[in-house]
Amino acid sequence: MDRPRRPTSADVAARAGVSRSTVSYVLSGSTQHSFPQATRDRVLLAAAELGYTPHAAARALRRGTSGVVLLVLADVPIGANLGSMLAEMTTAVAATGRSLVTWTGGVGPTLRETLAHLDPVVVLTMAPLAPAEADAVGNAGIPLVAMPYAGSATQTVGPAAPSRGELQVGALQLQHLAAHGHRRVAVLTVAEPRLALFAHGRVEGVRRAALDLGLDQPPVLALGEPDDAAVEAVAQALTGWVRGPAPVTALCCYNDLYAAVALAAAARCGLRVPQDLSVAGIDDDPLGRFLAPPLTTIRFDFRDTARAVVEQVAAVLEGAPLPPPGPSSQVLRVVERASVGPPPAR
Amino acid sequence: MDRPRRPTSADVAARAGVSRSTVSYVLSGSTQHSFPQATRDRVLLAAAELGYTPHAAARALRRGTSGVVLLVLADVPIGANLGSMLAEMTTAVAATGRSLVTWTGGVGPTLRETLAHLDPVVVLTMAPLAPAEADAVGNAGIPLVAMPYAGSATQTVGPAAPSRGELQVGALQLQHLAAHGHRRVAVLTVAEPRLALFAHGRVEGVRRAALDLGLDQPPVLALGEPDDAAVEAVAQALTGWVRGPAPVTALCCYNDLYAAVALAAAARCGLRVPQDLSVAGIDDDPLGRFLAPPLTTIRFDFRDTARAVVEQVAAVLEGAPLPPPGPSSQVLRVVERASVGPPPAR
DNA sequence: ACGTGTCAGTGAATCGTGTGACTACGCTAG
DNA sequence: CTAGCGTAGTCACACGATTCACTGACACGT
Repeated sequence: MDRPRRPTSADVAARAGVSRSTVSYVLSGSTQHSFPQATRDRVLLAAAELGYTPHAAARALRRGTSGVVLLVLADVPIGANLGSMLAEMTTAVAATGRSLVTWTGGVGPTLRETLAHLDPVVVLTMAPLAPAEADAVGNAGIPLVAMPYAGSATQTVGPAAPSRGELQVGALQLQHLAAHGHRRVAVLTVAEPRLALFAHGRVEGVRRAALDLGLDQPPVLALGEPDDAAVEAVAQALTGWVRGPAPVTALCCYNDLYAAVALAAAARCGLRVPQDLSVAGIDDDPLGRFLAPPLTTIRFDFRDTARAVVEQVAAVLEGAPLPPPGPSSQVLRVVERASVGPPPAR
Repeated sequence: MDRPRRPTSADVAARAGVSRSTVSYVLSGSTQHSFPQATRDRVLLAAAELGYTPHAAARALRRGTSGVVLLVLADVPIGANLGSMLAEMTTAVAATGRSLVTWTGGVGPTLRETLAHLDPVVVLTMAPLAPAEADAVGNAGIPLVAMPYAGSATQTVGPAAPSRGELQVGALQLQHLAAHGHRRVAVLTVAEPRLALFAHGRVEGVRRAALDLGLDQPPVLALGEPDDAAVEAVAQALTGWVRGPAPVTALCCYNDLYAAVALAAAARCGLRVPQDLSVAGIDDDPLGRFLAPPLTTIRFDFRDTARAVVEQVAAVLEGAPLPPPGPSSQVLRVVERASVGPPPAR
């Protein structure tokens, strides 16, 4: 059951009555050589008739570059805004004559295999890579570029090195609440191991910002699956937190989903949002604005980043050695809605 | 500014004091040749010391296959469940010694370019491809496999050929409402051109199911951006629909986001959900269960599909000619929550 | 007639790997 | 002595596109 062999440039040459060199020159539109229109037409016609497509591997071998840009994504859901950044980056990369594809690594399969298959000219990464994976990229002689959000392309030490973006988003969340007058907040985070790195970074960002502002270190509650049991758990924690002499007046949530859990829990406790309790999310999930009350959140404005990243990629390929991770602050933006207000007067 | 050249098998050979062939045989673990342990060790050591990685393009050229599986995604946000399917498929494909990468096409860049860069062994597609793109795949001699959801791999005619999955999901939505006793429903869809194919399929699914069940054809409202204006528009339409002798008692929404818009609009009109109006979404957005009331929705259970698709890919590569699109019905599941109930008694 | 220049096009090397065909050698059985 | 065999390893080609260096042929000016 053999597929009919795909046509090669030799087939085109034979059909057009010219040499392979001529085919190559004509099809690549080289300005080095000029061919009379008649010859050019013969070649183009033959190529079209045969449905000739140059063999990618052969071309890559000869040229020395594959033209593939590989974006490594963490094994996490891709939200709407990340999705549109992806589309934007794809077009931007395409404009440089290269192709962007993404690999959703996860834990099981090794990045090494994929590198061997693709031979990308550069690897982009959204989150810091594990040392073994970063080594794989380095050994293959492939430049590794971190998205501004990631901060650094590889984990420096252990699993506990959060990316810059995570730290900043946590800090921004707390700063926004502090600006509204909150002095005592709590953190709602997630326990799932897959998300540990993200979660830890965000919590750590809140902690450090609290430290900087001279606030108490916030109590932290880690949740499992976001289900009814989680709502119950949060409700229970809330009743404890809002009692006592120094009650918690605001909640930093891991993302908008967990903020929704918090809203449900607050409703169950009879706490009004934001009068009794302010709630801040992260991610600007499109659904957030239709919650009751509409959710104040922090948005990653990835789209602005896309162009910058692509430029960085181009620069690296020109030979620029190590571009410093660009400023990522402008990427984050507080989206103010009704779920955050001033703390209750005492 | 030239990067240090990456080591080739010739470098390894020189370092180990053997020929290139020996290096190749040893590293590929061929059983054709047997080499004494000492030689084998020398080669392996040299390769390790140099950090040798075989050149992907050269290998692909020689082998005649790149080992890359390309998944073409539509330019739409990737939800949580689609994301986990992606991870699952990646591992499953990796287990067959190939690599799965995804390309988020969108409108601008051509798939053709990417095919030329990657030379995939097979192209998977989530939604039917435009004829031009399908041709590009076919001309390159690459088998094209449709995910069960897509139904067929290429649009048959015009932009108006919805995929099977879309039709089914719309039908399922209406059937569920009909099972609850609703006789007159309305449809809330989306006007964005990017989503036109999806939107049209879902609406069409609802329409045909209504026809089959002998119900009236539902009125349709197409919304722009899901914002406050959209809420207003829906509220206005609702007041019209629920008046009169045969009032609308349920809403089929394009997805959970638009269902949330509907909930907000219903609240504004003073309509209670589900007592006065039932609302059904699509996608099982994780946030849906935390809306008030929790949203009844339809879930694409992609994870069950992953293995099946990968098996299909393997089959195609073995030479099986054209696998019929598998049954996709089990992929869809109604998730019953509180936003759908019986219609109000008249 | 000669040097120079341009046009139209070709030959052959090159990229790095994988592998079937082959050699060189030592040993043993007949 | 030699045919036969197993071991240890090498040679050289193939994969397909690209591109440098080159050849004829012709035109032009002196």
